[in-house]
Amino acid sequence: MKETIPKPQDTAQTKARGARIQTKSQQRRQKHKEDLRLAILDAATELFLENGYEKFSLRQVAEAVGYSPTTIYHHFQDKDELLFHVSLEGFRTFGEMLQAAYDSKENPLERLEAIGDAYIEFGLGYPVHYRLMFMQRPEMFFDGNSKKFEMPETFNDMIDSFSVLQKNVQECIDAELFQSIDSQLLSGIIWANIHGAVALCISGVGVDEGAARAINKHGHKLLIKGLQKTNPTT
Amino acid sequence: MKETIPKPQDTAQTKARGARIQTKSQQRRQKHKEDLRLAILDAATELFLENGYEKFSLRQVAEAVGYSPTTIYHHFQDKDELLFHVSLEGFRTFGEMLQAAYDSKENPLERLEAIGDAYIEFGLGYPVHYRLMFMQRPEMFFDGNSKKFEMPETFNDMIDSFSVLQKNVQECIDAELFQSIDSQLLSGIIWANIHGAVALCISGVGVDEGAARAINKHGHKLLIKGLQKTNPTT
DNA sequence: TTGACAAACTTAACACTGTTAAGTAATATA
DNA sequence: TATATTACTTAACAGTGTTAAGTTTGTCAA
Repeated sequence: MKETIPKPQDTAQTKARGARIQTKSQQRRQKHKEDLRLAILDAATELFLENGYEKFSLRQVAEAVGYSPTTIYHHFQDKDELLFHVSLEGFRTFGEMLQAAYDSKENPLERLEAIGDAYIEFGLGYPVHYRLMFMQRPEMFFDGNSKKFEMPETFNDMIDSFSVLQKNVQECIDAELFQSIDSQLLSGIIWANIHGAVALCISGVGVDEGAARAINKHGHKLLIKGLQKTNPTT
Repeated sequence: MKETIPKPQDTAQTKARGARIQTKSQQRRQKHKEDLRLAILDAATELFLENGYEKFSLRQVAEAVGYSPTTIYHHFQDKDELLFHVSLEGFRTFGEMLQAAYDSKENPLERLEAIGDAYIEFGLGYPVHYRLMFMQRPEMFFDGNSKKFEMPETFNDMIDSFSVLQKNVQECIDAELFQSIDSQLLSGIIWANIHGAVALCISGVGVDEGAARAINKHGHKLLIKGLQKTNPTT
């Protein structure tokens, strides 16, 4: 479990003599570097999911992959960046789930519900990720003013996926399905309802998964009903 | 700023000779202990509000009150208990605000809105406290299974105040103001809406205070509208 | 094959953290 | 004044993230 990635000297002892291929040597070096980076990410992910954010430790990650703590600093500039990339994969699936929900329905109203359901499913299915992003270290992901490390392109793609909710709300409004209301505001209201359900559940304040789903479902229903036009326009 | 509470030897050096009053000696001793406890709490509160949960340090508290770190362990069993009591005072005002909101109106529907507004005001006004309780260390306050230290009576009083929302929702339902809906579920929906608004704001994901208040206000309005009976009963 | 160079990796240390055990100083009681 | 108790400190332990300096290793050219 420890010696997943063989250290450089191990691979060299056997192959060093026949050093004919020059261009591929640095390729192999780089591949090893990438492999190690992935191994670090894997071990870190496992420890993160197992112990959560509070008990997540760089040194433990290092020990898990069988390297000294300082080695990690050659692949990630600090603990936060490692943690960021660990959670990145989780949020990629978040984005995919939202996008899939958007694509799953044609009707904007049904889509809105599907997106909400997908959101809930991610929150309840990946509570450690969700807690990190929205409860424990949100400034790591949002709050652009203090970004210590650069965001990879995949992250921005992800953020785009998050905006499917706003996009869909706008589409509902454009289709004149609702009474007159600001699009941004309505997005916020729906987001608050969904995030509230997830957050109250995964923070363990007494709302179980069933209740969270029910809050989402019926809260959504009530909101939609409240958005209905009372008297036909024009 | 450091020598707020004089240490025992300082008070004794002057008064020790005339040790006539026996019963008051331990009284004075106990008073000093309580004073120190309060001084610790004060310093801890200041540091907590200043640095937040992540950077809150026992040793810094000790230095601030001018005692060694171990002294704190004579007044609080560990860092968590100190933090708990630091936040307790904040949440006392939370409970009072909710109770005051409940008392401020006669009409259950107006009360519901008042409670929501009070909740928002606390969340936005005491973000460090709110974050600790609902986002960073909720298990310290809820999640009865793993209570390491005992809760003081004042805490239980506080928790009672939190239930004014549930109580008021029940009253609305009893007054047949809404369509048929489970009281627990509706409480959850309203709570999710309010908590969602607060949480999205104070976690810095892009919802400012004005938006949070708007989400609460209009979200509440939509929910109430959605709860209206469509056709008169009986 | 050998030597130089750069990359990879480790050791040692720093400055912190919470927490405990053991010992000292101060006070209250007899 | 002696004794017990309480208050408090010192020293240490086992951790943490992070940095500087040094060593090992792999690569490439002479």
